[in-house]
Amino acid sequence: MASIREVAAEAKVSPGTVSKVLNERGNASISRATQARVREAAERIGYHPSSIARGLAGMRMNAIGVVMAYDEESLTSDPYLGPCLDGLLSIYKQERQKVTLFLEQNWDAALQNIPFYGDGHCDGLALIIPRTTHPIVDTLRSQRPHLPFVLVGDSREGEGLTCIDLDNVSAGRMATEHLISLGHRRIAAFQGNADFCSNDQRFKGYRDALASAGLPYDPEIVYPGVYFAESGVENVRRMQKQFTGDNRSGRPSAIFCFSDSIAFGALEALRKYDIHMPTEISVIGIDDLTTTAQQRGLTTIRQSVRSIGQRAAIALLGLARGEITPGFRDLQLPELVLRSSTVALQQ
Amino acid sequence: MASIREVAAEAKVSPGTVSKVLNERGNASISRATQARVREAAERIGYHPSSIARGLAGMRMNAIGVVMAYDEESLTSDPYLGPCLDGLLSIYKQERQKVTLFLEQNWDAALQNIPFYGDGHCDGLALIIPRTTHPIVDTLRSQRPHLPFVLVGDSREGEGLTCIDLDNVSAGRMATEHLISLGHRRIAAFQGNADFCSNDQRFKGYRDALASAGLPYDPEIVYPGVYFAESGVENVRRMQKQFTGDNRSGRPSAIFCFSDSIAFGALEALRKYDIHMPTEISVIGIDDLTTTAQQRGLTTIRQSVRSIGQRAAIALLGLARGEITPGFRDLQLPELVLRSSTVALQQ
DNA sequence: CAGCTCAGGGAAAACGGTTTCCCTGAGGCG
DNA sequence: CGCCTCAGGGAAACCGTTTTCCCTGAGCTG
Repeated sequence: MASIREVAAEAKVSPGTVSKVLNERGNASISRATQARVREAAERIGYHPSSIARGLAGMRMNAIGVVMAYDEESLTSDPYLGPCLDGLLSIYKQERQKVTLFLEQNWDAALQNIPFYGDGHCDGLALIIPRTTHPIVDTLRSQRPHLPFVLVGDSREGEGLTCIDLDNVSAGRMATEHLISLGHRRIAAFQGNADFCSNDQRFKGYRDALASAGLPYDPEIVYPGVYFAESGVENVRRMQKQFTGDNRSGRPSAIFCFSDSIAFGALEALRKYDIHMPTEISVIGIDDLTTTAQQRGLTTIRQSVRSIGQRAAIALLGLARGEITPGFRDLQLPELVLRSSTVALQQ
Repeated sequence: MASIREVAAEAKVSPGTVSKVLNERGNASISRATQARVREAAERIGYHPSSIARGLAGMRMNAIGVVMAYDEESLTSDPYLGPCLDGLLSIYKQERQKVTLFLEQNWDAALQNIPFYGDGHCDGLALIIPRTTHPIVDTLRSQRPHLPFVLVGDSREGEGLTCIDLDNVSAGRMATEHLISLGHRRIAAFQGNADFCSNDQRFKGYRDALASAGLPYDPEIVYPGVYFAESGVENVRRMQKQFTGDNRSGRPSAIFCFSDSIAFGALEALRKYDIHMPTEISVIGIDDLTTTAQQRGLTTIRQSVRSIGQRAAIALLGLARGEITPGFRDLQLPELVLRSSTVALQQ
């Protein structure tokens, strides 16, 4: 590859001068004529600077890393990762930043690999990390030299943590309030993974909404689970078993599923048990996995994952350039998408 | 970050010696005792070599680039990219290689960016490139220094081209032969994008199978299209219009759709036109998008995209290490997946 | 004991940039 | 005319590795 010295020779200047011109640094003290000569020489030779030499010399690498800890086939199967990456990439492409993907099985593996992420390849890290507590954050913060990072899809509380996420508390509250506004008073909660940050927050929103409306909180109709359809199926079964015979009348008239996947599972199970939706029971989800949700008429709270990815990209860029400071938070406002799975309570 | 000099100081040897020990190079001429001292010092300091300094010094970067030219949201919407990336990543993770993603709008944009890919960041490139002809391949081959690359999902002919793909000719032949074996003699072809390499090859398989069976080739029932469901819908409409009234009897008894997506569209349209599938018309696809195909009972030719990704990863690694030579081809054997959308021709 | 061999490890160049500091010469001013 | 200033650009150190080449000293041989 053509080196800067060849350009220098071609333009009859020193390598240092070439560098200054091409980086527009100290261009005040390089004559217009020389600048033109250098640029033309670079063009003629077909010169492109080596990103690694540049990195070694202390410059930015113009590259960021994206760390994900999911299963192996998660890009295929997970509904979050694809849109999120699409969002990140759309920004970085236009900023001419390189994006390096680190896909780990779990966060402990990621923890082990921090030195690998921080070996100079990247200027910063976007962590797609849904877990509430994981030491990776602390390790990253104590890293020298400090590697800037943002948390995507995670809005945990913490000093100086840069988070980009859906406003999950509001989302939980919005879903619950919607059901309340339809007259529902007993609203089941089908939770997602207990160790996910979003789960805590959506639950908080649920309780807040109940409290604001003066409705009692009943732990009997809060069902732990995971963010998968199977969990929705399973919890309908549990609920059905719980409210049978004499207890029949205590059955909730609405279910707040903490994700669309859970809701899809719930819808499927309700059909199996011949519980008519929405007349007997209303169902709301969170996410808006549009194609399927539309098809099944699921009322849901929309989050735009792609947009979260984009905002995260921008935040990390700002962080790496020192334009924003750690601790910046950007929480996306949720949005209610009305379809046919929620109706007013039948008296 | 701790540098090699600090390790050297700690172990009371020279930096060169540290390098030799840690890379196990010329370890014949370093005493066991010294080796142990160096390793221990490195451990104590928490030393991790800078990948970029290493790269500058002429070593491999242990990083490869993946270039894709699709739409912006392709990771979300395209059924090929996700599994393919999952496959690539699964291999590179265990080889401790970094993966840098380049997502371009189209191949011309990619062409512009070749110097960017080749700026030293990556040791090689995996091109997920379905187009038959594109100058990017030539440009890459004339690049100095040469950047090794493999073509994924593309098995065009060409001197010294390393290709990993489904054996599309066989797949086309297999689909067609399956229909022929069921007694079908007029088999429509719903093609994918005309400029995709796979389209040409699947079509060749179709014609080969017809010829081998002594069946006439009728261009009237070959329908150009694109690899989307809409195209299947559209072509059923065209076929329906074409074979109406007197021509009714000339209507094909089977459709070979060049992808599952096309087939899904076709199934939908057939239902709309009240053409009963499979009794009136059989349908076969290619891909095996398992969940949906299973749900709709689509008979199809399976390709394991994830496995293609994995093999591509391995090939590129071999190429970058000089263990295999350009020109290596690895074509996956297709596999017939029988479901309910194809039945024997009703006499 | 002189000379040779070889194990063990150090010195320094090289990779390709960036950046700091300094030098040179021209123009302006007293 | 002499001195000062400043624009313009060059020299060289530096970033953190790898790698080649060479040096040293110990052990062996004749």
